[in-house]
Amino acid sequence: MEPRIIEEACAKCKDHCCTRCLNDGELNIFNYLTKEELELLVKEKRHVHFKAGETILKQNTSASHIVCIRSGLAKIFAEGEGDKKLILNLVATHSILTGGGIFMDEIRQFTVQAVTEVDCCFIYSDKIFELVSKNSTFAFQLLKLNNRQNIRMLNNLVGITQKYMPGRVADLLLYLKNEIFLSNPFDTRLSRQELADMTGMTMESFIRILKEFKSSAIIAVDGSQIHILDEDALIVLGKKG
Amino acid sequence: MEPRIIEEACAKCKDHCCTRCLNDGELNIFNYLTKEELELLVKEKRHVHFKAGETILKQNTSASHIVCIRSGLAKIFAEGEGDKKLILNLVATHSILTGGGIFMDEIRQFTVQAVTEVDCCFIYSDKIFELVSKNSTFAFQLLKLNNRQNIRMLNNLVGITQKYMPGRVADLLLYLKNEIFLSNPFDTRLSRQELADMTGMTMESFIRILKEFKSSAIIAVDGSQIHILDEDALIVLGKKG
DNA sequence: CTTTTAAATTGACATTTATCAACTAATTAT
DNA sequence: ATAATTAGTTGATAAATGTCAATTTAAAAG
Repeated sequence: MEPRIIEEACAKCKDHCCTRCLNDGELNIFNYLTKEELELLVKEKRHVHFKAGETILKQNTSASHIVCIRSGLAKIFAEGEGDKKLILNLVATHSILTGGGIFMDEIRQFTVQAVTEVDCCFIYSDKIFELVSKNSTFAFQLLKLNNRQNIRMLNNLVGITQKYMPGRVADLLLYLKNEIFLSNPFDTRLSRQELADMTGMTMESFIRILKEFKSSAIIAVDGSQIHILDEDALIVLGKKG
Repeated sequence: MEPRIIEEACAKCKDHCCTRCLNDGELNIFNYLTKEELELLVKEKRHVHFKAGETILKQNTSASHIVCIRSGLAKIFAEGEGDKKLILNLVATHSILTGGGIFMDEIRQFTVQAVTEVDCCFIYSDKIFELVSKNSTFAFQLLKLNNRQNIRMLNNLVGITQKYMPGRVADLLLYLKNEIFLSNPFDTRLSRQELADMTGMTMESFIRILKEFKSSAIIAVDGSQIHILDEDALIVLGKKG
């Protein structure tokens, strides 16, 4: 289960691959670095490849790195007492993983695990700290990124505490379609257990809600592939909780 | 319900009262400003007084200010559909309210309401942005502060989703004693409804758990005052969920 | 000090959700 | 290909939690 570290720099490095580590150009914090600063980052980064199922970052270990996902899908989850997990987020190609203790007590607050094969870059936090000092625009953008993660978590928290299961499943399906996979029949590659862990319910309960949605012709399901047939119905379900 | 704005600068301003806007000296982001920077901040800030129950910041309005609590107790909560509230945090004397959209879409993600009388200072976000640009240490500390808030929210999220009601109430009581009121019989000044809103359960359920704790001699309750008699028992309850 | 109003408490009951066990389908290993 | 293992599904049931209504207590207003 040990990640295989590829020592040689990735082919794209010279091409500033980190510049593309976020979908939305405007949101990419690395856009705000000068060429020299980017070189500094790129020079010392490590390119690491993970197989599906491998742990990329482990909760309660020291948070010494920031990770850029270059390709693949990973899940971020908080591990609770006794096997309990809460999947907070999925991260796909061009995501940047900061937060979760990097700036605080240096202890990671969550685990990140590869869902598919994952190609990513590890960058020392120290480098980031250095850039925060040097480049105020970068610091500001990092604050923004942090804030965005905060907001997503807040909405999650509110949804899970205030909504019944159908509303939560509806929200999850909309989130998967509109924010993660960006296509309509989409293949989650996630097990039912993992999907359930994103909504804070048991697998059995999740399956039952999914079944209801199927028989109401709101969705079609084939294995880990989900097709949303009636998005409006999901929106209504999400609204009313 | 309109806040009464006291135009004249507060008596302590000349004395850099903002320097004391956080309990823990080490955690106070204003410690990292130079005298000149602090002057800039203090000069244009507004001192505002709120009566108990008044709204200090309102969810979904523009996030144009950062607020320092100088005295009193306030609650931060997210408003859901139809009266549903989730109290995320209490803030007491010397807290700084950033986050919740200040650096992002400029829309507040939560409401802040005075529980007791609250004396606070409003500072334009622009001033903060200016300082982030000028002073990288300050930027770094602000990132830390943000991160700390994130972590607290994450723990909250995990607790509420993975624990049964007794565990959640136990966690809440420990939180109130050890992180907010810092004394043992402590007077929450919060209604049962508000306490319930901190744990994501109904008032009736909350009262029942409290009653159980009382009859097990884990706590003693007198109105809004709570006395923790057996902290270890609460820790065990919180652990096992 | 009484009246009025709001908050806290309790009980009965309905609903939601989890747990457990059985079973089927799919995947992996032999 | 077949056996063994894992993931997915279903049903029955129990436990947790919410809802509603009634009652008590406390607080505010007159």
